[in-house]
Amino acid sequence: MDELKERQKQVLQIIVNTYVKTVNPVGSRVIAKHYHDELSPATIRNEMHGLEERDYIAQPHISAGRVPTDKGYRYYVDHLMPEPKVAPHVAALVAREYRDRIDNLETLIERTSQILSSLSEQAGLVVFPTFEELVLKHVEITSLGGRQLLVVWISDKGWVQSQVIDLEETIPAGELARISRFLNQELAGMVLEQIQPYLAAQLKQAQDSLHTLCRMAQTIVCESFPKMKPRRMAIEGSRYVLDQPEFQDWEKSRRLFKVLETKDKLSNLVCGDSERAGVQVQIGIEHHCEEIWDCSVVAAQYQINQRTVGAVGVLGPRRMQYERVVSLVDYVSRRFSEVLEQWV
Amino acid sequence: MDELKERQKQVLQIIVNTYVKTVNPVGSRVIAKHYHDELSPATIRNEMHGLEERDYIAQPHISAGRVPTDKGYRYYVDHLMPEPKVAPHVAALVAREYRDRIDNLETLIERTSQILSSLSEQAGLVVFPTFEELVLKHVEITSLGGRQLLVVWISDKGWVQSQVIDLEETIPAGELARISRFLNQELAGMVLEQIQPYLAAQLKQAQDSLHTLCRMAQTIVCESFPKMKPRRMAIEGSRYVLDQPEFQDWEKSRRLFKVLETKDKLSNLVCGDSERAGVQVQIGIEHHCEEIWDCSVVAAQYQINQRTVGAVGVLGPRRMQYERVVSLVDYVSRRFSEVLEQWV
DNA sequence: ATTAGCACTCGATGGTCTTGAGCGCTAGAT
DNA sequence: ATCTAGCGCTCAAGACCATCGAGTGCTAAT
Repeated sequence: MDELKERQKQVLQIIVNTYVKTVNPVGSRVIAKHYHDELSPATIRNEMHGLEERDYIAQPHISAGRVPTDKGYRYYVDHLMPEPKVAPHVAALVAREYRDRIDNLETLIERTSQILSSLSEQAGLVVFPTFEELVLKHVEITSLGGRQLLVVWISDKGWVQSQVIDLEETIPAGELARISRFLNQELAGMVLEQIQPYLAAQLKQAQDSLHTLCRMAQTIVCESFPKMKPRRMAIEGSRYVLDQPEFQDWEKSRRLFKVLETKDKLSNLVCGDSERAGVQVQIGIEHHCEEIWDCSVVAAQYQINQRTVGAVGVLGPRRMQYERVVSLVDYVSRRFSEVLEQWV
Repeated sequence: MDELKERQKQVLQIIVNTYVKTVNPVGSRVIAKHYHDELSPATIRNEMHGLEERDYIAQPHISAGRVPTDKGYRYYVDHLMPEPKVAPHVAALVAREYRDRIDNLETLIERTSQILSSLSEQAGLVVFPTFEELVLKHVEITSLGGRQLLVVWISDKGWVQSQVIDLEETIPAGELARISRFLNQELAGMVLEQIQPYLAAQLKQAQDSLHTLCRMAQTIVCESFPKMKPRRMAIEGSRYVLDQPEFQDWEKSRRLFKVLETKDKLSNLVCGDSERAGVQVQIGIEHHCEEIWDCSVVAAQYQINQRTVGAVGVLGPRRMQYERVVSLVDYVSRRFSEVLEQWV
């Protein structure tokens, strides 16, 4: 039932391609031209009628051409679109952006978002990694003199988080060294998010000689442990979306920018089903964010050590070149994973 | 000559106030009402004529009311505006935002930008501090095993920058300790930006026993030294500007967002004359950025230890409540300086 | 199954008219 | 010398209307 006849598929494909290019509703005559006058507009109209009945296309108004619906785009992406393959020059451009070593995670992420944005000519999105899932490699404690300590947490993939803390009392250097040794023995190799519960449990059953040591260690860890922040994200190139003709409408652009600034909503959207791997395309209202029902989101998760820690994506008008964008997001998410992994 | 008569000043003030509130060109009748029928519209029209001749106000078209020009706003800000005083509830809101300790510079800056934006209902801008002017407190070098080192640079104000580096060869722990001691002895207390030239000079004249040590130290410093990044900035709340009626025009909003995304241009604009202290108001084309000739920028620099290291500001349509915005920017820049200073 | 032909719909474009806000000017009032 | 009432002028915005053209749906013929 949901199966389309061969020619209907062709017509739908032509409509999507043409509409994406021209922004104008596509009429029967234009489609007929694709058949080099082997078919008349009237025939095409019959096919279109079928497509419209089954909700793949719609008319903005009664005497206009046809425009793909969400369902139409979905069918296009699932069945009609050519296999997304990243263009060589795009790959080259991405590679070049990643070539020179970037020294800082924030910058790396911003850069990635810019790459996505400039190559797709849409808004680029990168959700910061949750480092809670990373494995602790080393914790370094240094006295800054007085009652100040510098504590540096180093995870397996070069993710470094440092924190200066104030203590109630000074700790002798010897004690500090012991604490440091103790912490590294106990905690190295653990997944970050398990550390605090584990240490709390340890402390409970330690009523013996290690007691004071444990308390101090606990204090230091509590004060300096990297906080689980609300999921940050980097958004670049939102201006590209504003350039699209459909956003000449003031109300639409206001709604869009409202969503872009409440990043929590957006990050859920980009992260999507954490189950499914690969690129996910959410067309129009499929993403359930009403304010931007006329936008699509193409996103993919990225990994460190096979663990999914975040996602990258592109947001643009529903009328987008899905093949190009999907291939780009796919490629960038892979390269970004690699860069993160080698990033020690 | 540039002196306005008392009543002209009043009229200008009424025009600015009314226009800022209503967005509509202000006619003589509306102004006359402010005088409770003690003056007729015709009289006001005469005064307006004078103001228009001297370019303080203008007519969008011949049968419309008057609108302040750049010069008009400038006169208002310099002479007519009440002394900017931060409203108590605004101060309270700002204080509350800064109350809980923020553990990370990026977040602190983002937060500050959000404060500026939400309380001014315009776009908030914060230029990241240049930490090159900060003083080195301590440099910490730790072996991560193998040929990897973790180097942490700590400045006087708790500004920490860490970097993992790869070496050509392993360095014995003893050597490393010597290098560490050497670097801290030599460099502690220096302004960051002088460190690299100084070390290079030292290396040149060291042909003695310290030679190898020096070379290694040099390598470590070069690889790990915090790079002078292009000036980053945090922009929050650009959507507020889009909400302003003057930005219903698609072209205008496109131009604005183009500027907002090329942050280098903007950061120059916000930093302004590095000479002058206090809040700076740049009205319309005064900031020499043509794309946003109809926007004003209100900015103030912030300090760490009396050293100017960055700037905060607000960007919005020229038609803005200058008094409110100036007082806000002033207040936030001071509080932000304080927070940064206490931030160890 | 296809197509030519025709009637129909409706947005877009552009012209005309009316309305109302607001101005400038001048002559007379204070 | 200053203010004001009154009048005529200008122009933007809105309402109304006619026209045009792209595109459709339907039907009858191929």
